[in-house]
Amino acid sequence: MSGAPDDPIAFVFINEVAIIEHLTRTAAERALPAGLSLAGFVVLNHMVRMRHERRAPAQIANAVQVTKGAMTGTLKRLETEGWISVTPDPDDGRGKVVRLTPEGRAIRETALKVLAPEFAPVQRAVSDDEMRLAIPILQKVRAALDAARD
Amino acid sequence: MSGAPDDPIAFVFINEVAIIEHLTRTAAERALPAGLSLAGFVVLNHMVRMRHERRAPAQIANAVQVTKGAMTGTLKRLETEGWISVTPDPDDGRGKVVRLTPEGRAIRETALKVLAPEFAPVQRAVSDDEMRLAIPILQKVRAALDAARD
DNA sequence: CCTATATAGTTTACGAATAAACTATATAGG
DNA sequence: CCTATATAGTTTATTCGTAAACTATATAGG
Repeated sequence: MSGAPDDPIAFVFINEVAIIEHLTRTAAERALPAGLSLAGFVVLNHMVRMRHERRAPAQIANAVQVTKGAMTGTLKRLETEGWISVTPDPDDGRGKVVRLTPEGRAIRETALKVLAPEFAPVQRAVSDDEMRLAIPILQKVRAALDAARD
Repeated sequence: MSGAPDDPIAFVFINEVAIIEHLTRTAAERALPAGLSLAGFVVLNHMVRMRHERRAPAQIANAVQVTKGAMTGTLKRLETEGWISVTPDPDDGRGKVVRLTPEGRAIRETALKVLAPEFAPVQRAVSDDEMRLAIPILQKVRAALDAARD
């Protein structure tokens, strides 16, 4: 997977995206605090950034684009570490309510700090202008793929 | 994971990349012929594009950036389907030699055909000029991350 | 009201990835 | 030549993802 000259340009584009994703994911996973996976961090980060005091597992799964089954496992591990609480939804017998614990909020802060240096090479490699050039293109591609998903 | 205004620009960039990778990977996996995973396709495609008549598992693992252990499993499944042959290396008692079968070459062609429509939304979403603008930026990011990997 | 259907969450089976331990063979240096 | 080290490939344990079947609860329509 890397750059035969006869490849369609969209393929080259996707290929670069896949490689960058792979490199950043493995770098992030290596940097994160013990017990916190990238999957777990994404959940904690989602709760904080969206300022959700409490949120149902299905809503979180939908927001971070994983299946309900994957979310069951991720939440179980976060709960084991004491970073979230999961309680029955008093208003819906089927539902559950996910809440961050203070420890969860703290580990998310720690994670942000250790993640920042991992992204530093990206910031050094390209200027903010280049970033601002690339991001809208990436967003258009993402939107198109999302729409094509039916 | 999507766009709080206070995120550092590099984070927004990486986030878009991760989402695009996720969407394209799941779309590709759904489209591929039965029995052929994306991991398997990447191996077949690598052999054809690099015009490798035969190649050692370790070399393939290195080229497509997975561990030797992962490659063991992927090659086993490709061999089961009859798409590659794996024989001992006559020149190195430790080594093995991977070769594409005619069926392997054929299924790779089929895979290319079914994959093309999956990339069509990307080509419709952004112009070739935009692609040519974005790709060098992506390549710079990839190179920087690669270098930072030590 | 009761039944159809939809939704929430869990479980199971599977594929793919990693890291680390292991076996076996090559190779380079004293 | 022999030993120490490096390399090739496999295996094991763990994690994370999917899809699909399953249980339980809500809800909408006749």
